[in-house]
Amino acid sequence: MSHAVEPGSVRPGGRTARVRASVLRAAGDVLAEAGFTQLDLADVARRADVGKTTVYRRWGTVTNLVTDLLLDMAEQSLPRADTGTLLGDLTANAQLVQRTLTDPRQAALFKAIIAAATGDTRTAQALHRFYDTRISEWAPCVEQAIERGEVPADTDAREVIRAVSAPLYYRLLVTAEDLDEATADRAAQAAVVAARAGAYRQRTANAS
Amino acid sequence: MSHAVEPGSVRPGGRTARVRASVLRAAGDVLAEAGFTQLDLADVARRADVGKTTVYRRWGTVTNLVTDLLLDMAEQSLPRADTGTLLGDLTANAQLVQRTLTDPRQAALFKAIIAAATGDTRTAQALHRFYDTRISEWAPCVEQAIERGEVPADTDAREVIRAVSAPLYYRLLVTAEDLDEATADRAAQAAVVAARAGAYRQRTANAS
DNA sequence: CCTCTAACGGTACTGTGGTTCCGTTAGAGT
DNA sequence: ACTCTAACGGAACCACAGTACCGTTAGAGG
Repeated sequence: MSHAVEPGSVRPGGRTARVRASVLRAAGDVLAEAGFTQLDLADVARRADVGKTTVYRRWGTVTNLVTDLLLDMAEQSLPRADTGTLLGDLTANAQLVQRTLTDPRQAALFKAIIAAATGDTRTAQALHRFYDTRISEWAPCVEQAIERGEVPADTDAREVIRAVSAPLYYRLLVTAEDLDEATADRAAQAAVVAARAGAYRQRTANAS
Repeated sequence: MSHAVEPGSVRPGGRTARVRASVLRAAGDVLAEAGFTQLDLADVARRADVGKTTVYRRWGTVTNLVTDLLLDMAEQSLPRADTGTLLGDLTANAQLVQRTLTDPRQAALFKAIIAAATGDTRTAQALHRFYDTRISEWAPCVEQAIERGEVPADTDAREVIRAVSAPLYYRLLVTAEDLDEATADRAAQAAVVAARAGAYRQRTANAS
């Protein structure tokens, strides 16, 4: 097991960082233009003006590259809203997600990652962690709503946030129906109504 | 343009049908065991006791094979429920979907198809048609609920059905959270509550 | 400024996914 | 039953994604 260390981890500055940035940018380009299946490491290397060997050494597989792309994106997180009402906050969240999934570049990336996660455990973990932190960032909206008495006290905050995203991702991946602002608003509205009615109460408290 | 005809379409009976069945079964096996990325046509041919050439001639790519698998599955459609209440019907639907996505074989197939559809237009079309018919089968539940006065008259029936599935698929593909009966019940419950509150009214009538 | 080596990158190589060729098998029509 | 050919299947073949090798470049530390 002479697995040594990952290339790029010992000297992460200077040239190494430039190469990484250049490769990730090129990979994003290919993804947006041609999609996941067309992503070929040699091609990425060419576009990034980087040696093919380097790309294979540092990423090795398409899946790893896509995962790294996700981690890179995870760093720029957008702050949650605080509009004073649950509907306002969730609408802001829904629209943020909607805009993300409508942007060609980001949509392609998310599709690629989700497709890759389907068949690779490590990618799946990265994906779950990504959404875990995103959901944690927005959950306080629901907690505030609980304090304001808008929804039952035992509401599962994270589940409400997921309920907002679910229909949007469903459209992106499964249905390919229009994904516009109205859809986002509707998703937020439905989540609020359901939450008020107690549909997202903690399971443990829900033993009939 | 000597595209002739698709092999298997002129003489669809007898041996041809046997080969198709055998290959699809083998493909399903691989999918369930090892996932989409491991699906290699030569391997499928070996397992199906069929010539590698045959598989390449008739399907050509992994994507085509997976699409064919979906079409094959689309033929056995399950009838919708009719329990007398919207909640009852949607719960039945949610549990049906939940059971499907929990079954290892079917879950793997759906993941594979959705992943493939991500990067291939033809597969995407097949996928959309599949869900289109499924949704059409269940939409009457909502229409009956409209007649009973359970939900507003201008409720978008198909959107309600989609709302039931969305959180389940979201879990399957994005979140990997538990996907049990309680989740299904909750999805149905949330959809009903939101529908009653008018969250799924037709857009055209919703111009503020 | 000099050294040391992590990381890069060109070239040559290899294994395998996919194709081509052509002979064989077995349904469908008469 | 006999014929005709769609469809199958083995084997040789090929292109190219992925690997191995090794010399070169450029950050980091003294």
